[in-house]
Amino acid sequence: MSQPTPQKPNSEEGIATRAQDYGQWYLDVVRRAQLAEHSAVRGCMVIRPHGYAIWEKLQRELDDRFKATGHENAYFPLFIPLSLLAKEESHAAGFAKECAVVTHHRLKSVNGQVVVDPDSKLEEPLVVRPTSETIIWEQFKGWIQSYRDLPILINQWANIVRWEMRTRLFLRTAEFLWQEGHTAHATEKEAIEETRRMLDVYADVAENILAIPVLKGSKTEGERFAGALDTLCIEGMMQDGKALQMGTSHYLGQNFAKSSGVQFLNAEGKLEYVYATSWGVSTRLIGALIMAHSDDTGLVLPPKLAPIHVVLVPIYKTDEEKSKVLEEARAVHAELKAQGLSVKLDEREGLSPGAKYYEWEGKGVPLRIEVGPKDLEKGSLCLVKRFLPAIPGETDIQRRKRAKSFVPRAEAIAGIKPLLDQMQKELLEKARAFRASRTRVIDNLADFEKFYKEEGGGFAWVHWAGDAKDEDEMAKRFETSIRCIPLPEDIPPQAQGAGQCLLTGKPSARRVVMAKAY
RNA sequence: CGGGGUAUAGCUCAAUUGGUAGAGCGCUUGGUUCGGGACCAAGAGGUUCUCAGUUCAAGCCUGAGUACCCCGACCA
Repeated sequence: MSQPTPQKPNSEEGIATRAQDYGQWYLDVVRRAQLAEHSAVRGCMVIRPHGYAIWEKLQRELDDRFKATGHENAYFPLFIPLSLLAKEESHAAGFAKECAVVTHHRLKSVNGQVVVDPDSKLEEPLVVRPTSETIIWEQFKGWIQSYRDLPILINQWANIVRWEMRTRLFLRTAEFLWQEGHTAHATEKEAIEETRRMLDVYADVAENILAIPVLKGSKTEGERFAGALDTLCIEGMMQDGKALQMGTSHYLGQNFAKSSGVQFLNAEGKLEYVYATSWGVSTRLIGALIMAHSDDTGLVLPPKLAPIHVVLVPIYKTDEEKSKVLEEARAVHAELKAQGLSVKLDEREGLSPGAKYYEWEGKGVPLRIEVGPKDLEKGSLCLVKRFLPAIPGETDIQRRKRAKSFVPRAEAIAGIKPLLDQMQKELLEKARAFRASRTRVIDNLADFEKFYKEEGGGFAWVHWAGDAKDEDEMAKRFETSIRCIPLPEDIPPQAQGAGQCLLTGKPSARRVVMAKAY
């Protein structure tokens, strides 16, 4: 099994000072942390065990919340008959350019070559699901007759295929893992509430688990999900100031009920079409995690998503020291495990402690405990935090020194859990502070241009009354797009009130958030 | 699908005018090390993307194909 050679990071320069290398930096982190790699299959990604362990923790957090809001998991087919996908016209048109299509079902051997058997052509092509609305609504038809059958609250964990031209590990791959919720309701009000409820679930996970603050809002018509009446989204800011869409929740109205013919008898005995929602997040969240928090040493993980909370590195010279140090390290290991923490004792021979430090830091382990002769003498443990809030002008070596502390043994062991909780909060605060530093309320194009061309850019709160063409013009001139029309609760005081459209000067009732985006 | 580029060891890349296939890192073994990426020695590892052509001779030149990367179009 081939392993890429880890490269030493160029740690003298910060990430912010080399935004143009951001893509390379991102790939380095993914590689150093051994999260994922490109596969031999075009556009597809292999998620390695460490990356998958993080995904599993994230899955668990999401799934618990889905269950708590009354949803149940189910599974639907990978293949969607072409005619079925085509039923909802705008939906089909939206995904038309990125579908993988199965046309045959058999191979045969010709002169020692395995080829597709032309005789096995399918009567109707099967589309590998780019999303599952159509096939799920086809099934809902049989489940729904009366208002008593509603609501139906279903979630599916699955892989889907969107044949993207350009791919990037976690952020955009031809095949990806996600969860898609699909719900059916008797009333518009209920469905709209559900759309909001799940957006709030996503925002909760983003902020409290991933430690990434997000903006909640609506997409403009052009960015809306194909087939939806309203698309709500959460948008996070990455360390290069670009926005990343981290989750979406769609109000689908009666579109899919109508195209699939799903009607129910309401309490008054009248036949009515069902109201629908769908919502999803994907392994892209792992990409968000990397881009929001990591540094030049590698991955930085919020403790709640860390597959390993604490790594123990023993330090010794002689055989005698070795046996004593290992004995102590194993004792500490056992005590921490008894607290329910996930702990790794790195007993590997032939690697210097420094090499081990780099390896585990690269993988994002939040805390390291070094156990050496000095600690045995003093009855202490050396506690090292993976992440510290930055002090401007501080060098790498100074920061490392600050991250280390020799703590009395009992105090250290009792303090791990509170420390992890504190680090989780610090990480969110750091991300919040960063976002605030890269957010502006802007009222004219000159300031807007300056923000993106000179100040690094970020989120711009601007008045907007333009149409799709005007949005295109902004994209051409500044590479920015409207990330969302924020929900009223997310609008800061200084961005409230009416004004004039940034581009057209037309009257505008509210501001939107513009940014460069992934 | 349009424009540009690349393809050589596990990884990053050299190879003079067409003339014996190389380095660093990683890997294996042995020894000395070990509180921030240790050192020494030995070793394993190659269909130079594929196919065809030119030539005494091709990693290098020509043609076709394939894959990947960058810029567009598309995008959770």
